[in-house]
Amino acid sequence: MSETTTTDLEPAGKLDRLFRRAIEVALDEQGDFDPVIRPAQNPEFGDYQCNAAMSLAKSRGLKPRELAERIIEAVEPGDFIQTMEVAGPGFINITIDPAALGEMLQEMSGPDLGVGTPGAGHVICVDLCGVNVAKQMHVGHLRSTIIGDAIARLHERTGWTVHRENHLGDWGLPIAMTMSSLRDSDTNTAALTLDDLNRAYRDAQLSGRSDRRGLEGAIANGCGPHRVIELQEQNAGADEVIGRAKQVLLALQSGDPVMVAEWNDLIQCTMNEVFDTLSMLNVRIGPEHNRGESFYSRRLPEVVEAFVDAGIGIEDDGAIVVRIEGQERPLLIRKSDGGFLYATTDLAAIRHRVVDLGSERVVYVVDARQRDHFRDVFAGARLIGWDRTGEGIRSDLHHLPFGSVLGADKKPLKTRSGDNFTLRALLEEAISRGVAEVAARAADEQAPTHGMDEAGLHAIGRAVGIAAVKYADLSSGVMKDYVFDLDRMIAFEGNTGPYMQYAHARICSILHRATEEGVEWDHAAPEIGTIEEKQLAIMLLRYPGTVRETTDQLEPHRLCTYLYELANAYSSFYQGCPVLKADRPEIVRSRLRLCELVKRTLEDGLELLGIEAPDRM
RNA sequence: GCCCUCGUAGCUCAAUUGGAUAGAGCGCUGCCCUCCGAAGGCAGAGGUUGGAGGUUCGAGUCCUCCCGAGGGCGCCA
Repeated sequence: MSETTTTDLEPAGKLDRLFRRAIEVALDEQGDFDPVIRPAQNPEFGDYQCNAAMSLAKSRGLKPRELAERIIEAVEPGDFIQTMEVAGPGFINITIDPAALGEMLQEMSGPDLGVGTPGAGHVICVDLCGVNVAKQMHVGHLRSTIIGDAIARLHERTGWTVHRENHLGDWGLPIAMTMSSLRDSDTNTAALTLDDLNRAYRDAQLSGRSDRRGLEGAIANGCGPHRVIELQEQNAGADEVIGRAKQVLLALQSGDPVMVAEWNDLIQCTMNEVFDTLSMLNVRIGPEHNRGESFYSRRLPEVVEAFVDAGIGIEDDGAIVVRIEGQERPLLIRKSDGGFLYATTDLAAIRHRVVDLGSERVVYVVDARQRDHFRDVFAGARLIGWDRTGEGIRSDLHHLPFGSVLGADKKPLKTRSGDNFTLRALLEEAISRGVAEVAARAADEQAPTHGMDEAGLHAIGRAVGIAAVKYADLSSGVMKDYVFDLDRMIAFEGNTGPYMQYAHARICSILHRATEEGVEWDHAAPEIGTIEEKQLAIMLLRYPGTVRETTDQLEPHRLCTYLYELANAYSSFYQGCPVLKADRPEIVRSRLRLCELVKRTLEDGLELLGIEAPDRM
């Protein structure tokens, strides 16, 4: 893995190569041994360490420290490694020559900051957002949208061809029920409003809800006749509503022009609102990424057929199921009434994404509760061979499960009245908080935003508010739940979006001032002298590897942690090393160059997370 | 009942995928701008990593069993 995640632009990559060869010499064995090069955890251990000697020595009956010595002797240090030293049970502590660091910084300062395009020629599909027609976006869509967008951006940055797929819930009985409800109320769908849609959806859900279990329970528990009759009536009503919805669905499926027109109106109305909300979030998702369940609906019969023909789909109780090894419950792909299920649609989608689009990686950014579902669907796809691209490459089918957004009470976030928060309401609040923070700071006469017009402050405030929400979401492990706490998210201290933006804006200030004073630093070579400069240089040089690792591992919070550490290293540097007021002009230029590299790295990293980096705030 | 995920400082989270003395932020204590927006910097207090075993040179991380929280379990999506 280290071979693909580091490059020769980084010390870790150079060391990896040097030590890989040295280990072969030291062991007098051919083989591809991972030298386990890591940044030193503690500055007193040097800059980097090689941790390979212990485990290699063990399996060969050697003494770890002796092997470590032999590895050191076999390394060709060149002018790059300054010192090597055995420590503890067999660690090799390595320090890097400062002049070499300056040269490496020069190398990584190109437009792509050394990241490169290891994904060139590879195709990935990211399933993200996943809105449902006739429903407004709520917090549940927040995570899928911003995590998915970040995953897509990371892959784009590393050269992959990326397909963003917004797998709309735009087909099936729930939509038909809403349509049926709109017909009942004689709503003109050509002039459909969001309120109409919300009401129709709610009515459909309420009137279509049956309580069979309650009825069975009532009878079993010997409840009085009144209760039983009441429940029977409710069920009969629900059956009637569902029956009519099924008629609507049938008409829609057979292409009835009126139904199709109304269905399109429904989608249009929903998506207007969705894209309006998404525009607040600064994500790259548009109508061109829509590919909903309806897209696959016509292919479902052939999906089932393919499984049956392959002998994998078997009849069971009138339904068609796929048995999965090690699972007691099979995967159901056709109901006994002939209808299809969401597993069927997902299988059709996998085939499209892998076989048709040629995706070597398919990432589903979907709620953790659907874990079992995806495990089974992936297993089904593998059984029938739809996990192989046309070129026969085995695709990495990957569910990226994420946890819930919780309220202060640690339960899923709700409004005071118990409804789901709409995403719009949430974002509007975040933006107004961001605007307030920015306006408060602009009151300071020292601030570059002092005296800025309202529109300008609002634009920055919006960026800050959205950054707070997105960074808070992306900066902790995706699998875990988190508490939505705007006060903490919007703080300018700690590992937050606004802090990262502020660090960036402050550097912009220095560069701006330098330009005003007529200082040129364009191609100045960074000279690494002080300890702070060295730490900062090493941190900067870790950027390409961090981006690649984050992309490989699908863990955006790693990039956040890195950016935070970079900002901290910059703080120490800024504290200890005067830039514009340095003693000699060469040092001024060198330090400005470091500032510029940090600024560009922060900007680039935030961009990969979908977060804007204003120059002033 | 079965399966999955999580459990780290008072609170919110990390821990480079098995490496050295488990690190940050908030809150708490004490210093530091006649200096590039004090965004901070330096020092300190705060931990039996839910518990008990096991694997090995080495475990927050891997294996087993408990405890606790959340979630999922064929004809809904």
